[in-house]
Amino acid sequence: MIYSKNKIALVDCNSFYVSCERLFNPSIIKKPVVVLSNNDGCVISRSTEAKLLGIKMGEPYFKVEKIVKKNDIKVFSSNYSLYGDISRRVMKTLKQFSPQIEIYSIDEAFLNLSSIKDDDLLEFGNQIRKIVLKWTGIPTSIGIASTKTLSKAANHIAKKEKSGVINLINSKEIDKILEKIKINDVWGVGRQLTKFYIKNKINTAYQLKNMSNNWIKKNTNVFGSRTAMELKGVSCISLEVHQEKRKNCCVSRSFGNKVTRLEELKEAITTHCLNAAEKIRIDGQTTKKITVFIRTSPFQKDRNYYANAKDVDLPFETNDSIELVKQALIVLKCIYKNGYRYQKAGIILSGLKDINIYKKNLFSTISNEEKRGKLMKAIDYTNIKYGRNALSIAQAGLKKKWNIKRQHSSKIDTACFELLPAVRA
DNA sequence: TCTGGGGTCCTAGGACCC
DNA sequence: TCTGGGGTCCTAGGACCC
Repeated sequence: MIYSKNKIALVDCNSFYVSCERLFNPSIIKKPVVVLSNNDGCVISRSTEAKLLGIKMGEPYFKVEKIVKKNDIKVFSSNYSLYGDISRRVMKTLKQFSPQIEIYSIDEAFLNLSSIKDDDLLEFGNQIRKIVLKWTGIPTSIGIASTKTLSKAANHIAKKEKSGVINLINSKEIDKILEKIKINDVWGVGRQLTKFYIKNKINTAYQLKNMSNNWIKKNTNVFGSRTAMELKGVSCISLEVHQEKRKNCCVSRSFGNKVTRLEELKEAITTHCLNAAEKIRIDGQTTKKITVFIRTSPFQKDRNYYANAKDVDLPFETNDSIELVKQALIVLKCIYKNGYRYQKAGIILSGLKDINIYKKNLFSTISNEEKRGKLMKAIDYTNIKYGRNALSIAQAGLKKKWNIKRQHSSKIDTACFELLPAVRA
């Protein structure tokens, strides 16, 4: 057999955020590097060298600060516009290898390789790695298999191998590979399922593969049985080639410093609302419901915890910043309680719909709806051209004392020529 | 002192209807 | 006074992903 039916590659960028920082700062190549989450809170990307020093994924920064100082680990605040930009370049490159591509996250994509001969798959994978590295500077790992879950598993092993590519199509090694994968590293098996499986003596992907369908169906849900079937090589999760528009839009941030006053919460909620409204306008969507939530730190056990959320159904579909802010602030007042040190606030727009479905509401309370639409367009245009928040509304505040911390920013902007890396012949 | 942010999907249970 | 069974729709919360 030359052609197997399903051939799916998972291409995953290695330590993606770290790799992006390295592009613009070659002096940190081969050095231990970490990138921190918003607010410099947690470690969310680590170079191999940092992993070897024992830095764990998702660990709070203050807990690893000692190791960082001791080993001179380079630290960066996250720079999402940079990573987004590099991600687009990587995905564009991948599309050349297969137009049937599902962009699964900022740093990984599934490719349909069904048109490639079985015997050529490994070499094809090598080519992808080579070209992506050459064109974008980003190193990748590739797993190729007959289902998404298996290609994830193959990728997991590929990351640890020097070759960087593992092909499981027609491979006699599948079971050997699955034996190496711990149950909690299987795609689709999270904390709860891990607990359950381990209790039932299922400790590896291989053991899960060999459980009877009946048992899995009886004891887990559709998710569980899908994952197990996929490990057996039965495709249950299809490739989503068409990028669906999002159904919800959430914007939230932790504060750089704890917030107590309603005024400051108002500024934050207003800012988040403006950002969310801009996002859905760019995607050509409207919303019907807005949720506002605030909370104190769940980690400070010595203080009372308070978290609350409330939503409001809007009288009509909209993406008008001013209207959304107005409604959000009314809700915020309802849930705000004096005397707490708030750690985070955010909003969620849900029930998003395509703007084409939007029917002009006769009872719209926004007077001059057309004018307002033009105003929004003008704001978006200005902000794209002159930088985010070039144009805002007064309610969002100017000082933003609550704003996030970014003490390790590399300040790289891919739109800025001076910062482009120099090429030496 | 300091602990991210943004998504999707599934399910159980309530409300409502005939 | 006795008091059924089945269906749909919606939502909150949980689990999972990166």
